[in-house]
Amino acid sequence: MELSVKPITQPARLAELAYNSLKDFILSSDLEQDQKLDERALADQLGVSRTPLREAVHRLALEGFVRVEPRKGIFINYRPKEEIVEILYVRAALESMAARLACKYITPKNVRDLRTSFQQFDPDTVEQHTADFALANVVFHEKVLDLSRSSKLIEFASNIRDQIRLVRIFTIRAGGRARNALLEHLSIIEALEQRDPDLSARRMREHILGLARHVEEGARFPWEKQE
Amino acid sequence: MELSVKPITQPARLAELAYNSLKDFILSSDLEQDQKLDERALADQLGVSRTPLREAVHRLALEGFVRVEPRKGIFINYRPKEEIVEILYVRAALESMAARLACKYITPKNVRDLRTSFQQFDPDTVEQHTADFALANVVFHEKVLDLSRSSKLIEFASNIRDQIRLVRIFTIRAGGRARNALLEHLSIIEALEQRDPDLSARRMREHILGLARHVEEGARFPWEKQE
DNA sequence: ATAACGAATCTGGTATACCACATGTCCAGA
DNA sequence: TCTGGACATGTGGTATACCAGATTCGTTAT
Repeated sequence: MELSVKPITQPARLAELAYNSLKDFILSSDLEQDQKLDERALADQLGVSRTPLREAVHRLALEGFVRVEPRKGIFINYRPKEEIVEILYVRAALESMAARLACKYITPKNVRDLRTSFQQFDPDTVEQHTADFALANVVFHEKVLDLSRSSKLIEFASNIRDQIRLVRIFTIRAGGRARNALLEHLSIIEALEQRDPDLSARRMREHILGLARHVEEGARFPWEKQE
Repeated sequence: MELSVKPITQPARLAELAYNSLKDFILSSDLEQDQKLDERALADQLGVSRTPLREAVHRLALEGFVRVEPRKGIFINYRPKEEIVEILYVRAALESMAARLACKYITPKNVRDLRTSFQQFDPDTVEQHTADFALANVVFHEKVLDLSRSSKLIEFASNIRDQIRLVRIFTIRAGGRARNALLEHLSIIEALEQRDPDLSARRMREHILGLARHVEEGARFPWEKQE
């Protein structure tokens, strides 16, 4: 028999670790818009030199989490409402394509899986379990993406999802949205079950655009100035 | 009157310049898959030190143009056919959403503009002018994206477009594709003129998915091994 | 008291030296 | 001739020193 040798996992680079730490830090802390960071201070705190830290920061800058202004500073870049809406448009585009593709591959077992995630919720009481529901939400969208079997689609979508991670929590909580979201999810699952690409895509698109509309019209985010 | 003061162009960073140079280099040269690059040599050629060059390289790595293997080297990362097809799926998703949004804003003048770009072409003779047509092609897709007025959509789409810049040339050239593309473009313009979001989106999607199918089935790329 | 100047300082950008690991080469021993 | 291993070399990763623009704040001249 052949020996199954370990695939060898190459040692992580400090830049990679710094990137993850920084990202977690930015997403978990509720800092103010335009909070200023400092290369040297961050490098010290993380115990690395500026070089790997800079790589991490620039990556975060490309992804839009921070803004680097030469000789000024590094600033956390929370997104104004308008940008969040635009990001949701992109999500709508990607995920409705995912739903369309998913119809080609989805199996009855997949459908059952999707349904079970939501069995514990009821439209009339879901508003009281927003935390659990928000999680089920994320999982649902991820599952649909996986069913598309398109790694590029998955890659782009998850990239975008991070960028508005904070948003999800607040939008779900906002009045009435959870009930609608639950019903919409169930109707998307139905469309997938029927393997109807156009219908699935449309429902997914409308679901996310509905969220966008919700954000546009009413949602308040903690990092925006209260009026 | 007010003086039109210079917008102040902040001095370009070497890293930025290096990024552009490198990207052009990679896209313009028909190098072999897995061609090896070298940080120090590149830095010398560009006349900068390794630091800004590394930033450029890592950015290219994030975008998938190159692959960095620690202590091995930097490798040009041409994409296998399957990946190109997947990228086209993402493009289809983004641009069909753009077409949908464009319907909200498009004016008769916009429609005329779009049409003029293609006036010089005829379905029966377009195969003889593939170079010009390819350019008109790019411009068309860009214009539709602009009409969507969604900067995020534009940003993501142009990001993706670069990644398959080479593909366009070869796919257009491949037999029969130009004629179809021209007809499809014209029908997309019609749908936009009618301001029909669903129809516009569908035609744009089918147009790009058709290209994907074309790539999947027949197209050969110079960097793939001939069989 | 106020405004203008300038030095000290802060900050990201850049250059460079050094490190550790991977690979290639060459020689010694079987 | 073939095998191993030591050493030289190549490579990206990291740390650090220095640069120049931007900012801050105190001093000075009016």
